[in-house]
Amino acid sequence: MNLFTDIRALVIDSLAAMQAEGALPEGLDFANVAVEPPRDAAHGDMATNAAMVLAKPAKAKPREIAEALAGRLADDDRIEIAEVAGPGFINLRLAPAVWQGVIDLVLADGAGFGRSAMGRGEKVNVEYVSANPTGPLHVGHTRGAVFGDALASLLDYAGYDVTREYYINDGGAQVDVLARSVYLRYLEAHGESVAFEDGTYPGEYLITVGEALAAEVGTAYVDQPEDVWLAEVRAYATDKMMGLIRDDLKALGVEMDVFFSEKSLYGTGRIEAAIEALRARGLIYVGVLEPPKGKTPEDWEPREQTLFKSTEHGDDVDRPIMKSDGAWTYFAPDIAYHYDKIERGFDQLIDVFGADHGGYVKRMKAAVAALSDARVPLDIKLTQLVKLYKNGEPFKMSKRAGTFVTLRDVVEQVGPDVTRFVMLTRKNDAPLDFDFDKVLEQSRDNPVFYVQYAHARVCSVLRKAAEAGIAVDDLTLAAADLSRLDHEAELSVAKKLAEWPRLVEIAARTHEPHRVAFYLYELASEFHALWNRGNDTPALRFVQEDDPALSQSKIALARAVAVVISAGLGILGVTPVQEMR
RNA sequence: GCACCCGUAGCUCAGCUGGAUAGAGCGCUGCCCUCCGAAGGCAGAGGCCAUAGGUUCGAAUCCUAUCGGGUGCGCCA
Repeated sequence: MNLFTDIRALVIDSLAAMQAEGALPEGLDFANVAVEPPRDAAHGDMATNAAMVLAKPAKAKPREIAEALAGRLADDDRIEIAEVAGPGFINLRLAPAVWQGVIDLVLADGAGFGRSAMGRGEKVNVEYVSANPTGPLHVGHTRGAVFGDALASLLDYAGYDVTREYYINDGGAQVDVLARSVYLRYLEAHGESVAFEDGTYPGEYLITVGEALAAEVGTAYVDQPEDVWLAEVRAYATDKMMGLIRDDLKALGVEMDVFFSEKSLYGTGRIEAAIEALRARGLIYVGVLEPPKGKTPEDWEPREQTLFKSTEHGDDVDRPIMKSDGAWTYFAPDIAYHYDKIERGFDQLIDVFGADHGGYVKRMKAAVAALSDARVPLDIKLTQLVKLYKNGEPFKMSKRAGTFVTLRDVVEQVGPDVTRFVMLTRKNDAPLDFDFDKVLEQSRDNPVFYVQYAHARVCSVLRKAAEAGIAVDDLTLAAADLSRLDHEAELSVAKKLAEWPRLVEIAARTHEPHRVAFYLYELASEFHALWNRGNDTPALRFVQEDDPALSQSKIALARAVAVVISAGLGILGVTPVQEMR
């Protein structure tokens, strides 16, 4: 249910009726007719631009169409006032019963209120995190993880069939580096003193891995050349690292459906198959690239390479898929991986990358467009950097100084709920300040707290009412007489609740879960405002000791707020609290 | 040099497929607790939506150029 689409349907029906009577010409396109909440609440509850959009094609004056349309709309029971304003807007004020009905719906549908059929069960693949399996996840990964996970939940809520996926980069040179680093720790475990040169990972997190390896294989690899142990150690180490990463993700509350191994693409003909698919479309050729302008690498020399004609699908230059030594570039397995996703039958692909991979977007889109013959859209969401602060002071990270902040550090210090919510209080492409102290502060400028506080207050009212002997179970509340909820402050909250289904669809369509966080903040704000009105106006308090039936009506509204907050937090992966402590 | 992202109140940021007088928090000024949780609420001040053109009934939003900030740019993933 979405009140705005309901009313839009009413507008369209009315327009059709006007056509039937000859008041409007046939053949008009109603696609741009919108019903939206007005910016200024003084204009009413909803506004439609129908008259202005149709004026030109209908060859009529906007205000004339508006007058006729407004008259019809006013005949509907749901519409209390329909008036023409400005250049031809029709402002609508809806009957209180409509808003009271929203509360009924929330209580009847529970967490299902706001669920949408928009996605029509389409299969969507959301790939996120996909960090190299060479160490623990850091703060940057955390934002990607939270964003991707919330987006996946949001799309699920909007009616898509969502797969959460992680691409393991276990096929490239960096896992060899990992293997060598672990090997050094392994030697160390056997009492040798080792030096970590450039090109190895000196992180202490590998010490236990080296020790475990030593315990497992004894001295079998000591004093052996690399080709004896490299493959074994690599497999062992990546396995351990993925275990670590899974644990990190779990601590954040992120669970993937699929972990896809890059390595599984090698030696199985799958990369070759993907490249062949491109070749069949005439997009593979051997050629020489121009040096990038303005910044020619010092060791530049023209070189013949196997190239993907990505410019055919919007890229700026064609991209190499094979190195001069005949090995694949990193791009080749990525193409094969996305080809695999297409072949698994996804209707839509979404990749969540860090902003430092921005230069990679066009070529990836080009590859997917080519391989799916432009059938499968790929949206790539970039998450910007997270700047860490402590007490307002920038928190410098340095791997060497050991002040390298991991996902686990963050989650252990502030908890998964706060971490997730705060990470979603910015648009994905805006940088984010994360202050370890401020996010735990309990004040209005901390949105996590503010939203949780609203939920806790509802729970508090429910407890209070129960103590006063008023039945407040969901069945009783759902049956409450809501017609007495007629105060403007109460209806205002109900109106905000009515926006929820619409908000979900907008957020899902734009792939922007931060909108959910902002909405929850607004809803909480409405609720806090109503709550405080009770200080001055006792009639607005939720518990009316001498009138249990009226109390139940008012508490039904409060309960509806909690239901929606709970549903919204659920999408963000945050647990609503019963009380603050 | 080129590509992508960003530029909105003193600060941090929202702003819906283009809609009416551009919003919120912080900070600043003044109010509200014998009363369901004041960890809250109400009111006020504060704006050339970077700049200049264009598209149209209508632009913070779309297009072009310029300025400023970030990221990236063949044999690393």
